[in-house]
Amino acid sequence: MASLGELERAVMDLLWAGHEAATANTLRDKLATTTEANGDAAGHEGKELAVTTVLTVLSRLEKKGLVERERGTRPHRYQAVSSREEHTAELMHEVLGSAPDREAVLARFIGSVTESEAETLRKLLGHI
Amino acid sequence: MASLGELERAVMDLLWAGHEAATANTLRDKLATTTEANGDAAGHEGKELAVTTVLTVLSRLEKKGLVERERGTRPHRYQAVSSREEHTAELMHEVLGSAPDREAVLARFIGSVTESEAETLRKLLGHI
DNA sequence: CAACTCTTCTACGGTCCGTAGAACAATGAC
DNA sequence: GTCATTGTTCTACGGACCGTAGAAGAGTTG
Repeated sequence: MASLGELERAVMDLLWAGHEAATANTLRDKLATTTEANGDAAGHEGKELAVTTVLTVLSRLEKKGLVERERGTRPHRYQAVSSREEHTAELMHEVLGSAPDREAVLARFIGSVTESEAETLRKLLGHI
Repeated sequence: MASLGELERAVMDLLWAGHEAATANTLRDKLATTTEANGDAAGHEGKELAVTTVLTVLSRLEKKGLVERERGTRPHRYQAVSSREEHTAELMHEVLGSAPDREAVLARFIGSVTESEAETLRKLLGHI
């Protein structure tokens, strides 16, 4: 359900990072600054976007059900509907469900999971 | 990497279903017939597509690395590069890797897996 | 060569995304 | 209450990707 564009993704990342609700302006500023931090090979960003651009993206994200906005406050405040982890896990389920033989997929999936992840999974599954 | 359109997906499904390599013509015929079988709510398909349409899609899938073609035989024969399960598992890894805290995602993921899937996972993880 | 089959090229309309101006609405200062 | 400021919605355009396919080119066979 709904794949994200590059900017949409960047906005979601910001909303997920700072758990608080944010205004379009705040987000625009962060989009302009963020980036150099995390070895951004692609380089891009750091660009001063128009606020309307951010607002458009936020509206689209709202329509996609990923973002919620408080219409009460005057500069509307936006926040992610679910955490990045929840969202990602949901996506994984969606992908898993796209194949008829889910268990076969899981077998392949587990085959290439790191050891520490395997350990995590064992604990979660209540294995000895 | 590379999400699929509706027709692209339908073609991959056919290639994954009949493990053999197929020609564009064969695929076009199957696309016209397939569908009523698996309670296709969306209903669509069953349409007689032009062969060139199928060829275009196959070329695109080839460019995306999902399909391989034998150029030797005259009606070229196409086949999926990897099985549906491998492909799907790869996609799952991709999604998982898109979040910084993979283990947190796994925790959410496991939280909503069916019991039989959980059992499968326990078995797969036990043998390590 | 001629007729036929197959493949490649080119293209168009639709949708999605990045991008933002123009117009409209609310808020604050006086 | 009017004006300036700040914020939001509408509309739009260009680029990419996808479904769709005709036109033209290339290989095959009689």
